[in-house]
Amino acid sequence: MKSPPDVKNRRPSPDRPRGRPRSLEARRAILKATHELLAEGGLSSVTIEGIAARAGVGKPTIYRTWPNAHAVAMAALMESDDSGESAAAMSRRTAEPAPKPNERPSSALTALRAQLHEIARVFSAALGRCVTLMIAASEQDTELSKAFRNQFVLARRNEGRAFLAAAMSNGEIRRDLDIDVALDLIYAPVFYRLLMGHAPLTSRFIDDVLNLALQGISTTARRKP
Amino acid sequence: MKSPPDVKNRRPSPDRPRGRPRSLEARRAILKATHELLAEGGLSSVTIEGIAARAGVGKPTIYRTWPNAHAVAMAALMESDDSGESAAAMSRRTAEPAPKPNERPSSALTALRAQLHEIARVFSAALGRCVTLMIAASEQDTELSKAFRNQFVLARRNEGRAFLAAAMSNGEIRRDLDIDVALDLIYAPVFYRLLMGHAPLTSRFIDDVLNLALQGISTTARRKP
Amino acid sequence: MKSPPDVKNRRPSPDRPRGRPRSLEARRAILKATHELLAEGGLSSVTIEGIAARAGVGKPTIYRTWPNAHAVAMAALMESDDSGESAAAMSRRTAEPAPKPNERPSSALTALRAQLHEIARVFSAALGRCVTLMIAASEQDTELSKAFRNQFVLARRNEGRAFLAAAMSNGEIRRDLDIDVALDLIYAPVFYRLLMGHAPLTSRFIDDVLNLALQGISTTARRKP
Amino acid sequence: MKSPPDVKNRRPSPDRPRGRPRSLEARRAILKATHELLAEGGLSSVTIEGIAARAGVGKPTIYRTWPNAHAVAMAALMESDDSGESAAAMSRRTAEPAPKPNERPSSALTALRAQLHEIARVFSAALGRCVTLMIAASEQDTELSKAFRNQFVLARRNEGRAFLAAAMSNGEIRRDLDIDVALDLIYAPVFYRLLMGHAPLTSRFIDDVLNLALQGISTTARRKP
DNA sequence: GGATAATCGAGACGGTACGTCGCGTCTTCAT
DNA sequence: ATGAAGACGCGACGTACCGTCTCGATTATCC
Repeated sequence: MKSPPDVKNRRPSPDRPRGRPRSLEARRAILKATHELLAEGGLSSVTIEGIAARAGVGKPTIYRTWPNAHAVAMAALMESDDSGESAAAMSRRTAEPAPKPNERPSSALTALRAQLHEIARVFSAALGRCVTLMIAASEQDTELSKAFRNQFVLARRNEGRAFLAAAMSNGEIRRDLDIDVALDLIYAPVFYRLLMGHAPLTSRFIDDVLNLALQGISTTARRKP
Repeated sequence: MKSPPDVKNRRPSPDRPRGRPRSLEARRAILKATHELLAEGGLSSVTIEGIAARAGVGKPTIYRTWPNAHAVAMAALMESDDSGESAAAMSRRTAEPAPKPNERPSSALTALRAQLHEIARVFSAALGRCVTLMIAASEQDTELSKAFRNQFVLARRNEGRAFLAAAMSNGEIRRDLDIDVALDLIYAPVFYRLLMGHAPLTSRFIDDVLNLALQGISTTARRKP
Repeated sequence: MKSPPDVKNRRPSPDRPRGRPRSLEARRAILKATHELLAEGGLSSVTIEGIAARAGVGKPTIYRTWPNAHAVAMAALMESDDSGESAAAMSRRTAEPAPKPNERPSSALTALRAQLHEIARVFSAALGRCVTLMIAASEQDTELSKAFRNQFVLARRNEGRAFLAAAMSNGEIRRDLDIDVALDLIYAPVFYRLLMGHAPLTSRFIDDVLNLALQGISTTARRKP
Repeated sequence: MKSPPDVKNRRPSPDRPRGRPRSLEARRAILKATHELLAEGGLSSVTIEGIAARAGVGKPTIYRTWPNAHAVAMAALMESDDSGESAAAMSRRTAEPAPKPNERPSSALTALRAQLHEIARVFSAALGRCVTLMIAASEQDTELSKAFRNQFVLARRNEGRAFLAAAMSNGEIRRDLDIDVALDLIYAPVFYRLLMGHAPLTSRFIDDVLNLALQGISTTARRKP
């Protein structure tokens, strides 16, 4: 900000531990350490003291940025969230034909199905369980909590909402649908199985859920004699 | 040390524990105190020391029976579970006509709807949130955890399974249905909204979910021209 | 052992208590266990629970006889006290000539010297330290405490008193002597070194102490005709 | 910041501990509380929890400095030791003529006598008993234990050694004396009576002990020219 | 012989204190 | 004037023993 306008992110010399550009480095170390702790021992092993020790950082440095260990964990998970890829990419990867309910599905419904599989994949992993748990356990009104929920749940939900809207506009699903209800109908069972653990979260199950939901909300279901 | 080898027919009564039996009174006081703490401050205010102090009990007395505060909370919630009433009773209480999808529903579907409303009511309360949270947060493999999940989730789920079976047998829902998937489709959205908090869990929502699910799984949906 | 029912410890006294008599066997097991614990871990490892567990005995059985662990330890040490042998026996065993102050000593002083060596030997052992510690640490007014002190300290002291009286009567020591002070002068240094640990308690030291006590440390004492 | 390599005479001070230094205030509060507890209830009423509560301090703050309650008690007694005054001061205060053995004593022996009386006075008090007990009960090899013994026993003993050396150099006591033995002969009876409690520790007794130690108890010692 | 009674083992009870861990705040020093 | 290091007051943890109190079973004496 003073004489050199670009001093900040200067990192051509890796041996520059001279001054104190430690801040960014510290942040990264903190999030990395937290991520490792999460992966190793789950949410309950994330403590401020543990993070500070592993990151080689003072506790106040952590508290300067986050209010508690929960928040650091959230930040670490958000930072490392690799699931931001587009639904197209997901659709491409999981290029399965997918069991069709009764008609050939549009690309919108195909993408929705792919997204569901992707969600199941991500959240079945160890860190995914942490995410779900943290959403469930967090106070619902903090800023970070909302951001977290937004990134991990609502972003996908909005993507799904777009899929449904597309499907609606091309006549694949009913026009009188309450999309929020429909979205819950589709996404909820995945998390339900994850959390309750009463039955495994298989790929088959996801297809079944979607088929069942579709037969309810699709226009084909409305056909009456 | 009498060496005479006269083996008495001393029956060791291997089933009955030796020593002073555990105090029912203490157990009750502990669970009552825990229940109060849960209701007042939520899951995080349930500490062994707090329970012991409020129940007028020593900490070791608690640890003798439960391994940690989480387990005591589970036990307290299970003990005080007043939701064991029959679906008939629930149906009677919530004697609403319920918005019908498109036909007059059988008593089975009516009971299912009543049960869903009841579940939403119970789990929306403060203690209900605790229950959900504890299910989500608990290690899945302990004995108590399984019992807890069984009592609060699977018991209702089994009741629901009976409803669906009845509805299936009288032709209201499709015979080719995977009931486990259908059950998740119906119950999951309730808990999803509870945990995620992205939208309120209204009575209207429950009806909507059920209607939507029914239109997917009911035979009327299969009618094609 | 079993056929004669009266051999055991049947007392003819009609005021014998009603119920089941206390088990001698249990008492022995308790004292044995306590003794082992004392030898293994010192005074601090003697706990009622530890004794009960090792002796295969219920805790109330211990409390029925002794008021606390300290008392059991005292009893165990008193029971196992092998130092009750006569000074004559000791004198016989440690038949050393002993460095004489300036004259040939009477048998009384020889016996005193032998007793001092014996005391040092016994109290230098692990259990001896326990004894000293317990005397020092015990409340001074209990019955058991007095008995303990009496057995381990005063009995020897009284023996020593007899030695000094004999020596006095045959003119070896001064007649105007306060024997209690003289006894303390002789016995105290042994325990002092044991407890303070500032210097080792050697056999040489004991001889030196006795010689010095006999002769005095002032130059005036050495003058001879 | 980096061009001038050592503008300041910054010493690396590798010995100085990093981080926040320990609070002198807390330390003082802890020792004060411990001292009060010792005075009120003796050694057994010194508990970490009690100290923490009375000092308004957290338990870890205590454990950060001392390993157990015993050590805190030692530190408290050492800190509050008011007996460091010189023997001259003691001699001045207790300006008694002192019963002379047979000659007018030198100032060295007078000072020794005064010191003995002072020791008896200090150790007869409640806290003095604690000190003796703790010396007796403590493991002998810890650092603190040695320091404690050094302060309370050996310091006085060294003073006494100086007295004896002075008396020896001016011909009052024998030159062939083993001073360590002589010191034990003089100091031991005081502590012996304190610990054993078989007889009171009177002022008279102290004089008697000193006289007897000086003269010896044997008849041969009384011969004068 | 049957009732009575004290003892036995076992172990749960209400407690106290232990020594540890983590919290979130603070203070100090080095950069 | 920021950041690491770490001590602080605090609160809860889970454990070890305390000394007391049931339990059912086991011996003895007395009626």
